[in-house]
Amino acid sequence: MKSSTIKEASIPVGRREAILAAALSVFTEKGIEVTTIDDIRQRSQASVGSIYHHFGTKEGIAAALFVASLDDYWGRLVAAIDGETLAQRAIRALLDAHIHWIVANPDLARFLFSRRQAVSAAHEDMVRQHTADHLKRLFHFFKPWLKDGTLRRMPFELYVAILMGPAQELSRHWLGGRVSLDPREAIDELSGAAWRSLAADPNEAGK
Amino acid sequence: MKSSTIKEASIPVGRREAILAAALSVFTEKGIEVTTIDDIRQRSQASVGSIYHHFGTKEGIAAALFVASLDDYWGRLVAAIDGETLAQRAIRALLDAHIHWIVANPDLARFLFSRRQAVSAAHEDMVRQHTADHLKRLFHFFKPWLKDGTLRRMPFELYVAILMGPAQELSRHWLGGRVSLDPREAIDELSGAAWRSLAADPNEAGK
Amino acid sequence: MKSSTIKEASIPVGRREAILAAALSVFTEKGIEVTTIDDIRQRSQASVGSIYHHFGTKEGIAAALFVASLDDYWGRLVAAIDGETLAQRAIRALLDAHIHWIVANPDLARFLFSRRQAVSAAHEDMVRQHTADHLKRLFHFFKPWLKDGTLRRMPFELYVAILMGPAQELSRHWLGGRVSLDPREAIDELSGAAWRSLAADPNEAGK
Amino acid sequence: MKSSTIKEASIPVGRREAILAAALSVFTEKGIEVTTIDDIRQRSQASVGSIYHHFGTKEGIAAALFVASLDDYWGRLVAAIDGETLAQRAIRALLDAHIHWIVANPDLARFLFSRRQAVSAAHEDMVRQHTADHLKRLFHFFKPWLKDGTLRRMPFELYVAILMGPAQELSRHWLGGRVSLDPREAIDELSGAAWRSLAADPNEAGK
DNA sequence: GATGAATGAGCATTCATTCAT
DNA sequence: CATGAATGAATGCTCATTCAT
Repeated sequence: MKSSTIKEASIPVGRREAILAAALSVFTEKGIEVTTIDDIRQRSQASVGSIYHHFGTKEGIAAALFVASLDDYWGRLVAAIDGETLAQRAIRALLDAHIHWIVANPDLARFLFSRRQAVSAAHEDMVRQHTADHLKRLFHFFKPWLKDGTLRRMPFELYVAILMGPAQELSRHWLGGRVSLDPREAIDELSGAAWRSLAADPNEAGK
Repeated sequence: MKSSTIKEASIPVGRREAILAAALSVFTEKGIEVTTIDDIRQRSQASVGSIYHHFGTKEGIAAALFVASLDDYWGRLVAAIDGETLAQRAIRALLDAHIHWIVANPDLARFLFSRRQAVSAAHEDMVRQHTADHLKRLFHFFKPWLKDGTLRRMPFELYVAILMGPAQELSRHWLGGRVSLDPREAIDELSGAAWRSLAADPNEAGK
Repeated sequence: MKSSTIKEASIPVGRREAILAAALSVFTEKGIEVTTIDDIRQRSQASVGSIYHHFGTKEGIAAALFVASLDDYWGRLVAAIDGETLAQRAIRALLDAHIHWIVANPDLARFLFSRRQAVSAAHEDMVRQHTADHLKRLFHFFKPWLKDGTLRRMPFELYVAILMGPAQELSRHWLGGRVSLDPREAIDELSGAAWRSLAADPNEAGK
Repeated sequence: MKSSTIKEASIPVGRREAILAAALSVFTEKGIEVTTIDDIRQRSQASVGSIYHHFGTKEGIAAALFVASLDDYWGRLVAAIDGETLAQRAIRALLDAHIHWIVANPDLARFLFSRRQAVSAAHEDMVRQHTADHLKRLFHFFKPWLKDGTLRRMPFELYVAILMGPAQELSRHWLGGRVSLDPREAIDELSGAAWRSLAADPNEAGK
């Protein structure tokens, strides 16, 4: 299976990729707005000029990274539930994928979840578009369970919050080093809680 | 009743308060690390010298603001459940207080939840201490319900995530303008979901 | 007689003046758009911060200098014809003042005449306003001679060109080092030519 | 008749010409020292490498353009007086050609007259040589009228200033958009003024 | 001849912070 | 307590130029 994240990319990585990887690494270490072009330059072994040749702006780097992370993350989520026929299993697969992605890519995750503000006005629209597309794809899987009454009816925006909120909250604290519990060990509980919250009848796994 | 937020402070606001209020307002508008002392100076009508006289450092301002927000927020939460004897009602009171505080103080909320990184190393410890104290106080209320089996047993850190995660997630999106649903209208659902997730037996309200 | 140019200013010149003087001197030596803030800093003994504190922008310096030169130059011209009652003498006084100012302040002159483009959009309006005011004051002196028929009637804009053009052209070449003739020795000829060009009857000196 | 200006050049313009045309167009729009190689690249559809292959240096482009303009301009002037036998008519022809060239090629004119500094040390000599040659050719026509007393005797450098100064001044203002009077409508006046300034006896047209 | 990735010195400008008045 | 001029390190970014393909 081909690697799906930036830093894991293999073989003769071009300048562009080297810069992205370096940027991610420094962003992680120092925080994004505190990172200097010069930091990136040093770590990527590229010249300032080269960096600007490829990304145009410091923010351009962040944006490129952000979108790459976003797509990779959602790609995993969608792949995880693809094919699941039972609502309860789908929910569990989703949270499982979420947590595993975060644990596997803590740098990208920190970048993706904690610092949305890094990507400002200029690239905001692109980000929103990508996010909307991903959400739509996801929603597509759940629609049947909403129709057939397996899942409770509630505003769509609430769904996302209730489904992912706890896992998100836990991950956020874990990424920030403020929690010692390994998120992977919480998957069962998180899945159970989500299911109990969302299912019309928690005792049935859905059709 | 004492005013609970900085901006609502009354009457002859001193220089110090004026500066804090100005800082909050600019932090909100531009983001915290992008805010300059000069921005604050302009909005507060104070001189650079005066600002430094009162806060010593740019970060000193952010820290003062952060702690004030933190204490105000937790003060509300604790006040809300104080006296509640039923677990289910306590949970609801908590989420209700959480949401109402956010809606009443969106600027402070944005500041408090989205930008923890603003308060760096120097003041980190103080913040952790405050947070720990608040959590401890909160835990104190829930302990009996854990002991008597009203609530499920699970790692403490998971509790916070499952209890507050969905509300937190929704609020975050609302504060970011990415969601139109008024969080106050979601209180019922959020409380219900939390209760179903955490209760040993969701059909009993607890003793 | 009081000194009329910036660099000749005496006594305890403040930072601001020191910076202006330094700027003029470097502008002259290297050309305006090639001059670096750092050049100015070195020569003025001020810090970068101080320069920006006072002028806001590199162009702010140029603009301040430009306006100062402009006012000084026109002040001289107007002072020169003030009180002249004969048109022919007024014209001569004007050209005399023009040439002498240039020879006395070659740096300012080069700055004022050769590089108008230095002062761009932002300050353009201010410059135009000053220029218009000065021209109006000058025109005020000539009006009577236009009315009584001493001077030919022609579009106002042509007047300026014919009156000052030759002196201007000569000065420009002299300032550029492309001409060896001392402009002061050309005053007679230039005045004569201007008079012959503009007088209704060159044989009368005007009333 | 062969086209006389760069932009009017016809048919399958080569890379070189395309670059020159693009350069002129950008120089005009933004000013010469502010123009970047990249500006020229974008407008000319050529690659950086190609530009350097043809001109070696940014200044090489400006110099090529400058000399081309210079030759074209002077070619017109000389052609205009060639064959004139009366001094008065020659002067008028000269000014007429001057004004018409400017109106026909405002971009080149702006470039040629306002920004001599663009062509620095390296190419300065070449420019001076060309200019000297042109002036000499022009002087050749006037020599007889100086000898036979048709024109006043005065330093050569003054001649140029008095003859061309007013037209030059007016054109400069017109090119800068600071004057609305169409220079072509001023030809009569300018010619008259020049003649009156320079003729020994303005009432004779010369032999 | 053409291309465009790469280079790196150089620049304008910002900004937290100090300190004399 | 207040003021604002002064400081200078640090930063994002530009741009002419080179060179391998």
